[in-house]
Amino acid sequence: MPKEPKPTINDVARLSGVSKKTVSRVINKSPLLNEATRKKVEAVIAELGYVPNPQARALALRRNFLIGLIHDNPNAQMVLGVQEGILETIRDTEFALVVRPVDRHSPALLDDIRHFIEQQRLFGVMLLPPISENDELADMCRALGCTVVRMGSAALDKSEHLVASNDRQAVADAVYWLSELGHKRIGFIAGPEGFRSARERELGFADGMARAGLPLDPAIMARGTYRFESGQAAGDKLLAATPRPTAIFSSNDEMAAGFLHRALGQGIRVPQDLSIIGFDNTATAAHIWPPLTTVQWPIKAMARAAASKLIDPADAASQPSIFLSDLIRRASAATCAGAHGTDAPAPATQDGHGPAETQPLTPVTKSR
Amino acid sequence: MPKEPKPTINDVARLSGVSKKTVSRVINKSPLLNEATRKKVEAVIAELGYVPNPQARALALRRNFLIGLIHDNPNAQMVLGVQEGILETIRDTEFALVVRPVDRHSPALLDDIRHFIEQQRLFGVMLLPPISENDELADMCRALGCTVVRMGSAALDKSEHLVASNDRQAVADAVYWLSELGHKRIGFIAGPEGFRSARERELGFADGMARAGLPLDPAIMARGTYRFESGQAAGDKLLAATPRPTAIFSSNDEMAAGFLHRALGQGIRVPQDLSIIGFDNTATAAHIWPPLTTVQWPIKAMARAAASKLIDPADAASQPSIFLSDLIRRASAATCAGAHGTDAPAPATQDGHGPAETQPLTPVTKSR
DNA sequence: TTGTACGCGTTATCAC
DNA sequence: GTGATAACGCGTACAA
Repeated sequence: MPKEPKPTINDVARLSGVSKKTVSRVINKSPLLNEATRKKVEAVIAELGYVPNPQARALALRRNFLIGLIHDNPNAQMVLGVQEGILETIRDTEFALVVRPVDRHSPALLDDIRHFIEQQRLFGVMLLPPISENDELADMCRALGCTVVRMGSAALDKSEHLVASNDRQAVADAVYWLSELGHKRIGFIAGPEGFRSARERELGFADGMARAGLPLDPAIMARGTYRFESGQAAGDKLLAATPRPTAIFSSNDEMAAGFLHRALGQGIRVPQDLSIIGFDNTATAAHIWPPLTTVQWPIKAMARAAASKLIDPADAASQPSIFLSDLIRRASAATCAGAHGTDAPAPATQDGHGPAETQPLTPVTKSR
Repeated sequence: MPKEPKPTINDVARLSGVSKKTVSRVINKSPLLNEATRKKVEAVIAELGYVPNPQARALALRRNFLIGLIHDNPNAQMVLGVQEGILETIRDTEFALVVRPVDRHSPALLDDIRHFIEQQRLFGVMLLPPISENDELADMCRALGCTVVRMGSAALDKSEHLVASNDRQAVADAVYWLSELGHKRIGFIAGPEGFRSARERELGFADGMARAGLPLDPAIMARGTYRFESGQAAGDKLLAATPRPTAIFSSNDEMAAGFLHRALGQGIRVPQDLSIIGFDNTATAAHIWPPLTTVQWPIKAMARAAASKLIDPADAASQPSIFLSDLIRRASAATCAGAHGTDAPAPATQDGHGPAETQPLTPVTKSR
């Protein structure tokens, strides 16, 4: 176990015949420095493989370089996408990403997070939905002296501290697209109450229906929990309605999958008899049968922007804070059979894994 | 932005009328301490909300409290499960978890990771498959002076530095179970060459077939990439074989899903005409139609054990290092139609989301 | 049982 | 431009 101590700034100073401070200036790229001495010092640094000790830096600067990712998110892909996005931004900086999965139902939630931030002396934290919707939490983090950036489905905060998707518009556009496909009876599966994302998607559904001149019928609307089973329950209700809906918008993919199970179990053909659209573009969406048309957040881009806002607050306001989602069109949604349109329904044998599937199609959403 | 400086050990010492060192003893739970002074100091600590600065501690102790999770893993759920497991173990310690997704195909992989470890002065790292199979990488980490624990599908390392599932046995048992269901023609989809997990699962398949007295037929075996599309390709090959296999073991769920698409596309009924078993128990497995019988790693337990080995090397050898997987039985595998068994195939309308599904059944694997 | 002096690796101050 | 010297917050010798 090679345990030879790592070279310090003193070693570099001694070997290059300058003072510690000069080495420090080289490291921090001070502008007022003789080019010759800089070169000399840099040579010694390279030779020794010297790397500044971040703990000592943090101590002297009274400032840390850890950013925390706090989440309680059921969507593993999203969390991982965020981690990758953040990493891309901080890759060549001295920042590191420390993660903290939490349980939003724990009564000790706030205390846990407070302890986490205080103990690690975090520079900043990034909050993922749904806990990003918790204003009390965000305030507490700020009171602890760390910058906060929240990721969400709507304008939860000032733009310097926010990165959000416009779920409302994305859903409205998707629903309107269904109407363009000839669907007139469009059902809806809402997410759980208390989730901002669920509420935005509901509003978007109403917007889209209104734009299409279609009425909202409570008989073909249900509230779920974002879980698979609740999608099945919604299937029990909505598929029994008369007349049956010809299309369904589900507030997430998991419920859409549950709903689809029920539909297939009743011998309903998708998309010939019924179109389904989900939300999230989870791995499941691409792998179920038929492949699910769904709305996708530009997660990595959002995470990159969020990380920028975190590590460079001065630049935060200039970074975009609202992102538009793409509709990933797969086989689960097609022209309404009863409509007068000329498009044939997507063939049931289409796997939806051609080139049109692996790269998102033209977004339904538009800049405004 | 409340920016009042946090209380330091000096503040505590002053207010409680003792020296720094005494406070330090309280923090570190030194046994030789007057109970009265301890109580007094603890009161002041609580009152001030004092939290020791980990950076200063790290500096003084010449030892850090960051553990790194390095991974390049396509299975988001597994990565997140590991993160949660690690967190459960380090929750009440001063350790923090810093994550580093990497690209195993990058030529700079080793340099990237070296830089990461040196820059953050990591205490230890945890390697996830498939990069945990890279001996050169593990050696480099150790040369950098940080302890390494690897997670994998087989005995990659000494037990102090390893947490592994016994994929070979799990697959063998699952395949043997298929034979007990009456299947005699069992196909196999292998994972990509160069993956240790893929190799172990292949060996397990061969073991299981041998135990069942069944021959290996290359006509119903295919090699995939662990990706969905390769499962479809395997479907094209294996479903064209004569006679057609009555059961398939796929080395992961994603390929199983691709295979299933092809089977359903050809009008083959699952499980009546064909049984399918996957590996990983991803979210997809539970959500596709029919729900997929699959092998599941006890990921959280493994991650907890791995974290223990990391932060307490003295205790490492006593922790278990080989974990047994569970077979999650769902609707996709059933009695072979042509067999003489009395069990009826699972009804096609079963959603597989009853109680028997949400909690794993009795494991097929046994302690040895 | 408790306190003093010093070191850990770095940056900031303020001379030169 | 560059270099002594003092922080930063905490732990360890060693003395009391």
